[in-house]
Parts: sequence; structure tokens; C-alpha cells
Amino acid sequence: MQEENPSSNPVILSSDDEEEPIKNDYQIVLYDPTKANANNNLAMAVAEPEPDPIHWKPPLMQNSGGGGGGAQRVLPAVGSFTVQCAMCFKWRLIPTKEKYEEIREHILQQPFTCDLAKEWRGDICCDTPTDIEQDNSRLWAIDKPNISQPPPGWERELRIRGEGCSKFADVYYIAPTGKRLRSMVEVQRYLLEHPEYIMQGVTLSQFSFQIPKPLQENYVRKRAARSPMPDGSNFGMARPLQTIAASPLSWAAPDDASALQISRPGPYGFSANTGTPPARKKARPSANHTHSSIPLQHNPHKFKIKGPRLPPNGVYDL
DNA sequence: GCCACCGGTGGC
DNA sequence: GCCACCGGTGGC
Repeated sequence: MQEENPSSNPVILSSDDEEEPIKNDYQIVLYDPTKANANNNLAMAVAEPEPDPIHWKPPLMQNSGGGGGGAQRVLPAVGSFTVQCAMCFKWRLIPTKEKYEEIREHILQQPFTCDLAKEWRGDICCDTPTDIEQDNSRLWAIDKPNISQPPPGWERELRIRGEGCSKFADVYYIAPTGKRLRSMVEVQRYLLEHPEYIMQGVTLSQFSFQIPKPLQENYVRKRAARSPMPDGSNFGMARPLQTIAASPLSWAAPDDASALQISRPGPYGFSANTGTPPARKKARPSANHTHSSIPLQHNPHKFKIKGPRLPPNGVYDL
């Protein structure tokens, strides 16, 4: 495993070939040209190449509906998708989101290679120059592998949050009725209320709310420490107060080069060079690298949900 | 009033 | 630190 890059640059740099393209064999990467009308890949890059949180200003918002609480930040839409060839490590743009989801669904079992791109680009092969260089002009994020395609008629929507937010992105599923669902619990509830989908064969295993991981270090604001007092109290505060005068980022976590595990593939890391997942304090069943099937898929009819806000037995029947 | 977006929390 | 979930809120 190569050392992580302490700078804020993406780790997979130096474009292509020679310079060992890094540990990630066939990572899927979403990249985001950071703004609308960026239908087209090339160098849209409205974004400042240098992340500068202090002076960062949201680009003009081309209104997409309601606002959020607090400071408004732009949510760039993912404009394009790219997948790395497992043979030559070059990036290949995937023409549609649907195609991308199709590839992603079985990426572990069926690694992507340039050959597969012949389907939409007949003349392509591993000798063809890379479609896109990894540089600072775009926001790069490593997606999770083996996410089911949404059921027919449903859409999986990924919304990237602005820099400095507490999370990188949100996943929503849009039901055929237009209803937006934002968690497994909500999907569960919705399916129970609309048994027709269950009759059609829709199961929870077809949903995943996993989000990609940004390569840019510190894109996501780090969470303040909990319960700093020895006695467990927190001076009555759940977190540091963010005053109006303070920059939203002024109390962000201090610079910390050690916080860079962003450069690795996610918990499901599909880095063929290492074959090892990032070290975790505790191996969680669903994050176990040794079995590569989709989490939740083992028993499509019974889905055990972790977490506090659950039915008493923690098990939903579908 | 709706809902898109963001923050925060508990658990691991 | 990451994940899953969901409440709050402000713009529309």
C-alpha cells in the first residue's frame, strides 16, 4: 500500500500509466464537474482548484427548490461517471447513470475493463488514452461497489453536499409515485404501505444508502468531540456553539494530516493491490471484506436494521 | 405548508 | 471515525 498523500490533493494523481496508478485497481469513481450546465466533462471546472474554505463562496444557486437550515450551500449534481479499467488503470467515462449503475452492481465479480466500453465506443482499447485525468479541477469521490440497481421505475439519487458540511452526500430513492425516501426505515415503511411493490418483487436488498467517499481531504467537516468533560458532562452543551460571528469553518477540526484515510477505498475497498480493507477498530459484519456480496442481500425477506430507532426486535418482515 | 438541505446524535 | 437515521429550518 502506498503512503497517503498528506497534501489536500487527491491521492490518485499523476494521471496514468507509468507512475503506478495507485492501489486502486478498479475503483469506481464518481467525479463531479461541480456545476450544473456542466453536461460535458471536459474542463468545466468552475470550481476553484485550490480548496480555500475561508474564502469559499457558494456559486450562484440555480434554484432547485427549498433551502436548508443555516448557510446555503450548493449541491453540485454529479455530472459524469467514470470507472477505472482493471487492466490498464485508465479512466473511462460511462455514458449514462444507468450504465454506470449496471457496471457498479457487479463490479467485484465482473471488474471493468476497456473492452466493456466497446459497447458504446467501438474503437476503444487499453491503448486508448485515458478519458479523464484526475486533477484538482473536479471533485472526485470513490463510490461503493456492488450496489444494486434500483428496482424498475425507481431512481437512486445522489446529492453531493457542499464543502464543510457534516456529511459528503445524501442518497434518496424516488419511488414511482415520486415519493422521496431517505433511509432504509422509510423504504421499509413505504413498501409496507404499498404492498403492490412487494408483489412486484421489490425488496430491501435492492436499496443501499451508502455514499461515496470524497478524495479531497477535509471536504467534510469533522465532528466535534463528544462529552469532553471527565465526568461525562459537557457543560450542558451537546457541542460547541457556533456563533454567528464565527466562520462556519473556524471551529472545524484542526489540520490533521493523519485524517487522510480518505485516500483509500472505502470500507468495501476494492483495491486489488492490497487486498486488505482499511483497518477498522472492529470488524463489522457488513464491512467484512471477505464476503463480497451486497450487504442486506443474504435474506431478502428479513432485514435486520442496526441502530436505535427500530422496532423492538429490530427486525422488519417484508 | 412543503420539502430540500443540513446538522447532530447514538451506536459501533 | 464511520454509518444510519431523522429533526429542524428557511426558502419557496
